[in-house]
Amino acid sequence: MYLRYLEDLDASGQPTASSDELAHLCGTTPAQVRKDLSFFGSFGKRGLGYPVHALTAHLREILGLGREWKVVIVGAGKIGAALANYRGFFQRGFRVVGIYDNSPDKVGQRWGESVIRDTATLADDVRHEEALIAVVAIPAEDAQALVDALVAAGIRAILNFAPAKVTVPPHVSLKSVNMAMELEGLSFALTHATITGTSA
Amino acid sequence: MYLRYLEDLDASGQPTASSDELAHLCGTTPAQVRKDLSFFGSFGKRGLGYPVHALTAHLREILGLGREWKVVIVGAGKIGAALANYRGFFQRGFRVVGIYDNSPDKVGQRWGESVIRDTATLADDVRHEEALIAVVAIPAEDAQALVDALVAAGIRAILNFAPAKVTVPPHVSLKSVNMAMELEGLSFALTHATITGTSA
DNA sequence: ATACCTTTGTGAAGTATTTCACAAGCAACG
DNA sequence: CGTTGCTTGTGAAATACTTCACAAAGGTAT
Repeated sequence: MYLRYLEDLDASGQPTASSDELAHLCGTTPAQVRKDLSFFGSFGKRGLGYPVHALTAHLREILGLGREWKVVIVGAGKIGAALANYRGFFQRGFRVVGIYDNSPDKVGQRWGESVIRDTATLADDVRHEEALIAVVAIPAEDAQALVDALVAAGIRAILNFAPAKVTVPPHVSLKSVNMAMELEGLSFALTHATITGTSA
Repeated sequence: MYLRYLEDLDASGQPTASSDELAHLCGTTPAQVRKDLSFFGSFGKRGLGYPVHALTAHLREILGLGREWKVVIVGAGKIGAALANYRGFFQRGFRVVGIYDNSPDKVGQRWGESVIRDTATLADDVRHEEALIAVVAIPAEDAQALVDALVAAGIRAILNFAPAKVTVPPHVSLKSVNMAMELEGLSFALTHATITGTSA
């Protein structure tokens, strides 16, 4: 989150930013900002604030964005399409090396510069390309089996959009995004609204 | 989360579930399950566990899913399409009452049983329909202006997919999903991987 | 009815996270 | 070069969250 706003500040040419300024941008407190950043090192200058450009570089390094990550997208539905199209990934060092689907209608279709490949070839491709990150956007009922195959093929991190329970062994990182659950959170907030709004 | 797994148990006909069982399903601890549920009431029976069907109903009520929520989707791109198609919303009481876009190419197109409408009519429609929830899936640069318009029209909760900083007044709930940020989290986990995997 | 097994609900204890508050450091200015 | 005005970095205090552990029930078997 800090990186996002620091990039904006950097682009606008601002040389330094105080913890107070960052806190306002990110919707947190100055003390929180300082504690968070100090965990990774001592980046600021007393009396001045944090050097925007240098801190941006530091955070990118900390997040592991200094290298290119190969990503496979599994599922050539609407969500897969949205992700394949999204230029933000490429800008941040995530290179989509393959888009997969198991529907014969979709396999062979051209999407931009990629061609949708058959899920049957997924495991071999992952091994060959040494892709480490996979995005899963397929129907819930197929999710666990596919994830197991990905893990067996050497995938080390999975971003899952299937509305299903998925488990992975401890050496694999998993993040799930569930649209229905997000809306339910909003429903809860609306139902129990006093003046308790979630700003920012 | 509990609701998701309880629904599965209910569908499978299981009459009761212990905190231990729920904890295993949800990837948490039995004590956590009991503390969480006891916050809202005393739903279990000692020696037996929690009555699956009744607890499901309770949680649905607590989350505010006992009623129908009218939802507008703004942005008829890939993400908008994915959401408009997603049957899970409807099943959980979220009814999409309109899909909007400001591109003349898209306005008038038929998507399932809906027709894409012009964003110009959005505010009036929201007021007339009394829609309270909006899903925003438009380019980052237009997001804040659109959100302001939604808030002015009476929207009370926003699910934002635009990769942009968006702020809302305190009486409006906001949840943002940022795909790039999710991937960056995985990058961090991979970069600092000891044996620290995130299961479940 | 009693003994025994199971499982909840919940204070108390234990951790973790956030906020406070201030010494120490840097820049600017006279 | 000393003084002033800011702002970081960080122990300590305050707050929040999680886990422990056990009394109080509910069920079952005899």
